[in-house]
Amino acid sequence: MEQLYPQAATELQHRNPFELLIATVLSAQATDASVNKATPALFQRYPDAFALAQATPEEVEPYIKTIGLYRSKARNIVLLARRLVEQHGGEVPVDKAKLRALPGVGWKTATVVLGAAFGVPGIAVDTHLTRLAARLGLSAQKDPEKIGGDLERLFPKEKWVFVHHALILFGRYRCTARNPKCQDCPLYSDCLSKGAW
DNA sequence: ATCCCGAGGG
DNA sequence: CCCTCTGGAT
Repeated sequence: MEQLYPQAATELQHRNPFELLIATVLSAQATDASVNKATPALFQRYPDAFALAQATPEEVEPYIKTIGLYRSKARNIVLLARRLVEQHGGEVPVDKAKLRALPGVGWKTATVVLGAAFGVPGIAVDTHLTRLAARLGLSAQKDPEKIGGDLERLFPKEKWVFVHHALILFGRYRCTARNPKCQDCPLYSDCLSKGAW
């Protein structure tokens, strides 16, 4: 039987909100696996926001060399830590708007962190979900926040995490950007594109 | 060789 | 809206 989804989605493996936040920001343009690999040394050297806030981006760079975008990311996470110290007592705020206001934290990252660090359910919209929403006509706009809200309204809160994972995998491996596997697609009748990508 | 899990800036 | 950043996946 054909394997529907190649490798099981890896996950960020971190312990506290600070680590989760930093790891999530870092994972924007890298795989979870490479983030998990680079991160232990980083957090041993900079265990909390206070430690990281005192570092310079140049000092941090070596720790995340293997992660994409390391130059801007090194700067980003240092600025992020400084804002955490200055505005939130070194803690990660449990508030989507406050998270969203942090440098390097967009809507998707804020939603993921809230879920992973504090168990707050939410549907984090990435490019896969954006594409899926467009093809299924679930959301007229491309704004991730709008799409996330539409999706969340469509399903009961207890299902959000499941729905999120299912749709992400479906979008990534089946309803792909190019050459989507439309054969036997269970959503074909609801699709606005119908193979006309 | 080409594409891209996202954020910020133009 | 479009672009860039950049290592890694395909």
